[in-house]
Amino acid sequence: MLKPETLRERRKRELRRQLSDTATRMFLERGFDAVRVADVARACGVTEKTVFNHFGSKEALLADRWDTHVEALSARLADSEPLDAALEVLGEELDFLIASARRHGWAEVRRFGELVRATPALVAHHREARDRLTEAAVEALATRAGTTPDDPIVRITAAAVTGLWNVYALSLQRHQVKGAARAAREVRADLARAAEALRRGL
Amino acid sequence: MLKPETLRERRKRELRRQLSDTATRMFLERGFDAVRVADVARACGVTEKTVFNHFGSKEALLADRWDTHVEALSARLADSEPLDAALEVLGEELDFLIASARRHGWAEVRRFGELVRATPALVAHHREARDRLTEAAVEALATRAGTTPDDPIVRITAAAVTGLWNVYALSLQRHQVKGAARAAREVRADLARAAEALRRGL
DNA sequence: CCGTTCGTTACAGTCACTGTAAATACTACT
DNA sequence: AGTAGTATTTACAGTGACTGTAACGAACGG
Repeated sequence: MLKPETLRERRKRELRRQLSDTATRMFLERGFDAVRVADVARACGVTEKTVFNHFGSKEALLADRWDTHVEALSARLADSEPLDAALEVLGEELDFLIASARRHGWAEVRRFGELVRATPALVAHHREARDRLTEAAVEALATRAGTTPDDPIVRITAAAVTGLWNVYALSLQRHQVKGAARAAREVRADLARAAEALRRGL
Repeated sequence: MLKPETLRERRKRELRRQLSDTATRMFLERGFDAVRVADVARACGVTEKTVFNHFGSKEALLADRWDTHVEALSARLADSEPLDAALEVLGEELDFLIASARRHGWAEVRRFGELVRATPALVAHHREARDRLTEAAVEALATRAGTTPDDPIVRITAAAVTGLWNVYALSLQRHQVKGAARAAREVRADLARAAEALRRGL
């Protein structure tokens, strides 16, 4: 009863995917600022306006993993301890990264990180996504604890937990030169250390 | 030996102040998006370009307290426990807010918060400032602990501590209807509860 | 009084993003 | 299959933040 995907919907989905993929590739090749939205549109055979019909901003064109993280963390928080939930999600992200590296090469993965870090607009977009993650965590934690999203304990817990994403990003950046496998191990160790500090208390 | 303020410097400082004050007032009156940078420039008798010579962005025109917070937190972290430092800074901010409310009225203070919350560009600017605060905390904590800013423990501590700013903002929003004095008391209580949760551990 | 330095101005331009209306492509119904 | 309705793309015309540059003028140091 919930399957009949109409042609219009498939086209829409495919175009969206094509736009995002094309844009991401172009951003990686030429840099975010050097690519105009009109360029992406032309490369996909549509007009600029169509791009903005599908994406709310130029930054949103970049294929990122935030939606996955939000969904995964919300799900895990429903039946795991907060810190465990976060470590599991970030562990999976690390696995995904290794898989990506196998397909596109570790250098490409690193270039993606450098692109984001080097582009103020993308950094800002990253921050917004992190806030979405925190809000999702607040929601999930409040539900689980039977309190409201206004509860200070819930909010500080969510902030601390999503702080692990900071640790993840920086740790990855720091250890990336050591290659995929070794970096992954070091990142896991850093995350475990940070989580333990939160668990024990400051 | 460090005082001779030249005329040029005074003019610069005064113009900067005038621009920021004028812009903030106009934003509060007409809304952020309804005020063009050229409007602010005209109101101050300068050109648009001059405004951008003084401020990096339209959002930066809004007079906010972040620089004060960054400075204060950095200073306190040098010789207090992290959580105490944060609570002290936020306590002072609350005092400042009460003083502001006495001068401009509590309603004005609330409208300021609503302006920021209702304006996506200002929310983004707020996020960036929070990150600056976190980075400053990392720096200070690393110095104090004798480690590097890469240390996962330092980073998660900084993230958790600046998470208190989240609690502060939301708590203030939640209790603002009760009036300045009562709201301040409630906010302090919420902050104390959140800090205690971090101290005890998750 | 004079050369230098520094901020403002005028101007021209780029580009993300928006609104609107007409055209086109698909869907659903008979 | 035809057709009425709906979703999406297009063409077009804008808005406004932000940038670069060169000329100008005012304050600085001597």
